[in-house]
Amino acid sequence: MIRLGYACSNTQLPSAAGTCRLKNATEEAILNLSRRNLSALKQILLWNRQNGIGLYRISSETIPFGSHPVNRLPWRRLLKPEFSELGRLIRKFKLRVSMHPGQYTVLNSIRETVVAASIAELEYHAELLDALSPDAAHKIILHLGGAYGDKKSATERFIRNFEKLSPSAKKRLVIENDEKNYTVADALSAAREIRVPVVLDVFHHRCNPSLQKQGLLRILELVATTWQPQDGPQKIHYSDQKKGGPPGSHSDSIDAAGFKRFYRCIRHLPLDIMLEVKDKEQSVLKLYRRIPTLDLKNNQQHKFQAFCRTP
DNA sequence: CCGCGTCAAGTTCAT
DNA sequence: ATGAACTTGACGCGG
Repeated sequence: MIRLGYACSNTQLPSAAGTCRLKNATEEAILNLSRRNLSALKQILLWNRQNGIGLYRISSETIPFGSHPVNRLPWRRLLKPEFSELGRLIRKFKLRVSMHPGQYTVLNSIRETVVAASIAELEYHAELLDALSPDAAHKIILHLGGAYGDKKSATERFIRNFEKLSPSAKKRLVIENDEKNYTVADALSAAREIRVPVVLDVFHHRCNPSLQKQGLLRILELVATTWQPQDGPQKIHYSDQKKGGPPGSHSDSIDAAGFKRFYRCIRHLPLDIMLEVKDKEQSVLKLYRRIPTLDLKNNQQHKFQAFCRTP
């Protein structure tokens, strides 16, 4: 059973990532923006449900300056009704959500201030997901970080700093291979040490390959061993190279023919596939048209519900 | 009112 | 040394 999802925004609906400039970041502005973002998030999740989309990445900007000292709001308490309603929605419709901190979250930095800010950012992500659901299948996906010319000691630093995270952040953390520094093999060896799952980014893997004796299916199997029952179904990321763009940049839309070839190889697996493209939900709908069995509206929901843990 | 330069934050790589 | 690119738009100032 395959499910598709998209990241952070819907091209047809109001943004759920409204923010403001630091100099305007009063508590009132932050609270208003947070309310607006949670309301927009609700509309997106409802839209997803109506359109048979069970997977979605929540924007890191949902609570503006979520981990920044300027934000001293007890936002989780103030917005408890909103979070409860969203949580009910997610449970009722068996939706799966995730988050993906941006490039400034570098848990293995050589600078202590950067590590501290990264831990704060990860704790913010964990707290937001906790406010929605205690289910550990709602993940925080992170890259290993910088290489600093010495991946071995950089990875050791990542592992040391991971140990400083709260239980909630730890149970949600997943590491992803990247297009420059850390291959799938690198991510797997780090993940085995700290017992977290790995998200295989198929496109990054093509840019920055490893385990070249193994086919993609065998690599998916290897990565699958890092996912435990409480982690939910294995997740992967899928995107295409932007034509004429710099290597590693994401295309505007998913190439349906290419995806169809990929799908034929993996359709027997229980995978949640996050598409990373500019046109967001449009690519999901396009693939639903090309591959109707993917459309959850055409599917018996209980099939994939069996793979979802109920909290 | 609109367009486009800028935005909290880090790291890497090209020029 | 400087700046673009990567997750990504959206803010909001200046004309």
